[in-house]
Parts: sequence; structure tokens; C-alpha cells
Amino acid sequence: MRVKEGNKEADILDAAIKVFAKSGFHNAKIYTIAETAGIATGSVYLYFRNKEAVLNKIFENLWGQLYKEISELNQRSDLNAIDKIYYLIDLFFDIFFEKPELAIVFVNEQTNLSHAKDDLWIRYNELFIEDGEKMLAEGISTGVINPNINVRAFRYFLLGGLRYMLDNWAKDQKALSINVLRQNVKLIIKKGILV
Amino acid sequence: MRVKEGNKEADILDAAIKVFAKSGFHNAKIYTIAETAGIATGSVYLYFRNKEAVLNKIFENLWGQLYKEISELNQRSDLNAIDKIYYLIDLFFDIFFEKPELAIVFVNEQTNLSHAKDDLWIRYNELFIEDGEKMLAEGISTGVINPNINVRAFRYFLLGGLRYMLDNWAKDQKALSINVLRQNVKLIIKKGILV
Amino acid sequence: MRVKEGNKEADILDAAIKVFAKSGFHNAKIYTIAETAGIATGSVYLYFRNKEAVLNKIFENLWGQLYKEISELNQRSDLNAIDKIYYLIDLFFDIFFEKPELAIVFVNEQTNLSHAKDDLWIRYNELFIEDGEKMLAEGISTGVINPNINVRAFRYFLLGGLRYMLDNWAKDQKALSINVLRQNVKLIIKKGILV
Amino acid sequence: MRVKEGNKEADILDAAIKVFAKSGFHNAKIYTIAETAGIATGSVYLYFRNKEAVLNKIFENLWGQLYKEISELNQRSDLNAIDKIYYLIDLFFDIFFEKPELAIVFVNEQTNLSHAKDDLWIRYNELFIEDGEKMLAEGISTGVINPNINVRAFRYFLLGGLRYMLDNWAKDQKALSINVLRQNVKLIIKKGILV
DNA sequence: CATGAATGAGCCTTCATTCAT
DNA sequence: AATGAATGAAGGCTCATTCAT
Repeated sequence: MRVKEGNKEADILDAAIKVFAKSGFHNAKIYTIAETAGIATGSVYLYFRNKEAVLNKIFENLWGQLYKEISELNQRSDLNAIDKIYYLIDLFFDIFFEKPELAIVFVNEQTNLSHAKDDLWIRYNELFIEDGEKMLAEGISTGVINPNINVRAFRYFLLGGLRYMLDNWAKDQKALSINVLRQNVKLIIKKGILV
Repeated sequence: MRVKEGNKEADILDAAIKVFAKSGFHNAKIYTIAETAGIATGSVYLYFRNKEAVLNKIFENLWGQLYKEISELNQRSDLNAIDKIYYLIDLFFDIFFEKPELAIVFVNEQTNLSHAKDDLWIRYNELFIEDGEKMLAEGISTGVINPNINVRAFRYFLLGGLRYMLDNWAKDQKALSINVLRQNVKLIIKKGILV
Repeated sequence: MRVKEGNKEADILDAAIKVFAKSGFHNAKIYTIAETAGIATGSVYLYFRNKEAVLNKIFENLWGQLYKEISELNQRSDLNAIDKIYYLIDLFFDIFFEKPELAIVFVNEQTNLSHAKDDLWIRYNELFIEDGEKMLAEGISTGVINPNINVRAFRYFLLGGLRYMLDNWAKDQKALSINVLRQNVKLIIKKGILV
Repeated sequence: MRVKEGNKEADILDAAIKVFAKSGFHNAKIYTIAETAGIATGSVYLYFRNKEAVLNKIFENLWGQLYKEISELNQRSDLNAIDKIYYLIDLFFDIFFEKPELAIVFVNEQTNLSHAKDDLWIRYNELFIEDGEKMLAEGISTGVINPNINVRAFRYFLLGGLRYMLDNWAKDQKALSINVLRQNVKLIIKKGILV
């Protein structure tokens, strides 16, 4: 029998990230994804139930990785909360620096995810948030973070800021160095923008 | 002479904001927008060239208003740069507090805008950015803002943070008070999150 | 506005009967039905939810008519059960003589009908069967029909015989006169085939 | 030498009868047939040219058997035409009583047979018909069957009646005893339905 | 012979847009 | 200006068939 060569699922996901980033989920054609992955249209459906499932898998992998990293980070006792937040920021920049198209998909295609009960991306996302808030709470309880900061508000602000930065950077990578963005986030987080 | 009763264009735009917010641009049906606006499907095309033009007009109005406000803000000599930034933040919260659905559209449908040369939203957006950067530059030159802050990076971070906050708030308005968000943005901007 | 001309629903049904008869339900293309009806593909969906709904409507109309006729027949007091059965046989031959393609669809596409609870064809079919069995029961109780005949078995045999005759006749109308078929059914029903 | 274990062709045919009966020819998946037969999808194509060929083989076997039986029946001099017809009716009931699913396929999937010149089922079918008509003609010439009966018409009516009965019985075997059906056919054939 | 992964033609259906009234 | 019936292009998905192993 014909035997699976390489990792077609990964090929499809890589192709889909490119195509979704370029055209958006709704304008992306399965045919184009397949062509980009070097396979036939129908083969996509050997690995994914439908187009949405491809997108969901992208987010599942991404949130899975993010959760894994934050989870490990939270278990380190050699870092205080601030350092952990810095690490987290670096994590985002590192992941998306390697795959800028993933940043574009991450920011723009959230809306198109399915929200079925057993979607793993949801679970990973929740776990990530839990760990993120734990990190902040620890910072507050150990007295390094200003207790007037609302945990949820800060989470939204930081994540939103990172997302938007990365999206803009990914769309025009020459316009601004990613490291400038990275440093500025840390700077602002730490001290605000006042002199 | 015959006078337009009501303002159908405005009705369509209001309807479109609701429908786009609920379903997203691609899943929004012209028929649904028309129905929500209380007119017939075909009538939408008397006021807009196509579906994309409706979305573009929403953004044109929004960026037009934002530009108008920031422009006036910038001309005030009674406020320093920091105060202006606070005003700006309030501006965002005020606009979207009144029309939460607009926040959802604003954050999620950027991708679907056309980028034709003569799109007014682009012009207003550019002007807004210019004025925003002018505001920050002024803050730096007058010594109230940390000169190590990269103007572009800060712009991205702040705008991204606001967008994400507003989107999340709009989607579940009971979960978190908009004023908590508002205060936290200012707090973080001002001092960072450290104690 | 563009106004409905003629009766497109009827045009579609007529076209569908022809196309279903020729190609069978599964090989029939909506495009072909639309073309035969002289309209655009998409217009079919203004009148029918999907392909199956077209088939169901054909059967709904057919069983509706059959029920109406048998119902009226049953109310006549000037006919005995045997005469009513003859009338019924004639009814089948008359209906399908006018639209031979309908016979082909009637016989071959039962399988492809949906069986949703609110399918009207089911209701009409049930009512027809009720009236049919009532007719036979009356014949038995009035002593004109052999009480050893099982009502259900006879119903199956007669209906099956008629169906198969009509199908074969419709597929090659020159091979055998429909009236020979008609007379033979009555003859067999009445006396059997023995001398 | 290597000996075929089991008889895969027969396994496939049995599986196909089940699957065709349950889903109909067009909704039947080769994959499901293969699975039911306990082999791999591709293996079906080692034994049959395509899906249609599987169906054709089912009918070939069936008509082959029917022809064989009617042919033997016709050669018996100890039976008169009427008895032969009764035997034939029993034959149908016996065959399909053993494999009710075959009845469903027999009745519903005629349409989907190919009609290529060298299709054996066609040959067997023709031979069966020939012998069937011979049987009737004999009955007429020996004076036991009413000469006013049209041979073709009677063939259609009887076969159609049997088909429909068997189909309905097979689909709901508890609703009605097959023997009631069998006896009723003979009764009707013999005497008609009058008292 | 057997396998089952891979292929890709084919079609139903949707819905933005048009147009006759 | 307004209507809403009509259009038809477009694409997601299926599955019979092929083929490399």
C-alpha cells in the first residue's frame, strides 16, 4: 500500500498558516492550502474534518505550546513574578519571530474558531490564562507588583498590546525591529512612560 | 421637493455594525443588514457600492471622528502631553462604551477593509496616527515622557491594549466594568506595574 | 421590482419530473433541472430548500391528488366496493398516462424521499392507505369481496402490480398499450387467471 | 499452490447486498462494503471493475438462479401450468425469505444497473422472461388459463406485485407474515378477489 | 493478492449583486 | 428611490477509483 511519507498534517498546517495569513480564513481556499502543502485537495480531508478544523488545530498547537511554557515558567522558583512576565513577553516575541505569519493568523482569525465543547484550544487557552493570572497574583502577594493593578485588566492590556504589535510587525517586518518592540513593552510595563 | 425621510444611509450603517458585530463580516448577509435597517435588500446598493463599502464607511466615520477629536485635542495649550494621552484613552472608552458593537467591529474587521487609494478611512487613519505621534513627540520634547520610549512601539502597544480590552468588554459587558479597564490603562501607562 | 411571472414552482416540478425520470434522483443535476425549467440554477433554491425537497414535493402533490380522489370515491354511495376499486385502477392509469415520466419517478424514487415528521407526502400517503383499506373492508363487509383476502396483502399486490406495469409501460410506451394493461388488471383482480 | 481462503468475491457480494439494502446504491460507500466484507477498500477492485459491477453481479446471480429454476420447472411434465406458476411464486418467496435484504436490493436498485451489451444479468433476465411466457402460453394452449389474459400484462402484474410485497415485508418483517402474502398471491391469481 | 493513503473530478448550495417593475 | 425576485459564479466537501508499497 501507499505509505505516509513525511508529516502531511504538519505540512498542511504550515501551508494553512501561510494562506490564512495572506488571505484570511474566509478567502483562503482549500485548494490553495493543498497546493501549498504539495498535496491534492481531497487529502486535506484525510487529516482534518473541514477547513475550520485546520484553523482550530493551529490554535490548539499554539495555545498548547504557550500553556506548556507558562506552566514550566510558573514552576521555577529562581525567578520572581516580574522576571516571569518578562520571560513571557520574550516567549511571545520568540514564537512569532520564527513564524511571522502565525502572528497574523493568531491576531486576526480568533473570530473564526469554532467553540465546540471538546475543542482543545479552549482548554489550553483557559489553562494559560489561569497560569497567567497565578503569575500576577504571586507578584502581588510577594509585593513586587502594584496591588492596585487589576489582574484581568492587565492581562487584556498586555496580551492585546503584544498581539497588535506582533501583527503590525509581521505585516511589515522591515518597518520596525522586533527587538525595539520587545524592549519597549518591558519598559512600559515596568515604569510606565513617564520620565 | 422630496425630502429623504430619516437617514437610510445611517440606518444601514447602524444595522451593519450590529450584524457585523454579531456574525463577522463574512458571515453577515446583506439581506440581514437590510432587514435590520428596515429596508429591502436591493436598497443597500443605492447607498453603497457593495458590502465592503459598508464596512469601509463604518471605519471612515470612526477614524474621521477619532481624527477630529485628536486634532482638536492637540490644539489645546492648556493640557500637557500626558493629560492629552489620558483624554485620548477616555475618548476610546467613551466612543465604544456608547456602541459596544462598534468596538467588536473595530477590532475584528480591520482585515476585511479594502485598501484602495481613495479610501477615506486610510487618510483619516494616517492623520490620526500623525497627530498621535505628534502628541507623544511633544511629550518627549517637553520632557514629560521618557525619551527611551519608541513612539511607534508605544502607539502599537497602547492601541492594541485598548482594542483588546474593548473587544473583550464588549463581548461580555457584565464580566468587568469598563471603568476598571480605563483606570488600569492609565495606571499602567503612568507608572508601570511595579510597586 | 422584478415580479414573478408564470408559475416557476410548477415549472421546476415539471422539469424535475423529466430529469428524475431520465437520470434518476442521484444523477439528476440541479443545473439540468433549472435549465429544463428555463431558469437559473440558484432560482431553484428560491422555491425549494434543496434537491430532496423537490422530490418530496412531487410525491406530496401526487399522493395529495390520489388521496383527494380516493376520498371522494369512498364517499360515493352509488358504487359498490368492486366498482370503486376499478375506478381506483383507472385513476392510476389516467394520472400516469398523462405524465408517463411521473410514473417512472413514482416507482423508482420512493427510496430517496426524506421521512421527516412534517413531510406532507407521508400524511397523504397514510390517508390514502386508510381510505384504500376502508374501501376493501367495505367490500368484505358488504359481502362482495372474498373475506379470505388479507387487506394488507391485497393492497401491496395491487399497488405493486400497478407500479411495475406503469413503470415498464412508461419506459417503452410503444411496446404495449396502456389499455391492455388496464383491462388485464381488472380481469385478474376480478376472476383470477383461470378459465 | 496458494489456495484462496474463503471466497472474497462472495463475501463482497454479501456485504454489498446488506449495504445496498440499508443505504441504497448511491449512498452505499465502497469503504463500507469492504469493511462489512472484512477486507480493504482497494481489494474490492481486485474482484470487481467498479461499484456498478458489484450490483450487476448481484443481479446476475439472482436472475441466473431464477432462470435455472424456471427452466427446470418448465421441463417437468408432471405439473400443469397453474401448478408451475404456484411453484414460481413459492420460488420468489423462498429466495427472498432467506435473504430479505436481497429483496430490497432487487426491488429498489434495478434502475442503477448498467445495460451494457455483455451484461449477463440481461441475458438471464431475458431467458427467464422467455420461460415465464412459455409457461403461460402453455397454460393457455392447454386450456387451463384464460386466453383473454395478456401474457405480458400478467407477467408485469405478477412480478410487480411480488416485488412490492417482498420489499415491504423485508423492510418490516414483523408487520406481516410472509406466508400470508404468499397465500394471498395464489388466492388472487386463482380466483380474483370476488366472492 | 492485499492494503489504505492519495487523488481530483464533480456538484450542491450560498449569497453578493443585478435588474425589471 | 425602492423593491425583492432572479442570477450565476464560486468553493467546500465527498468518495469512487488508483497506485505505491
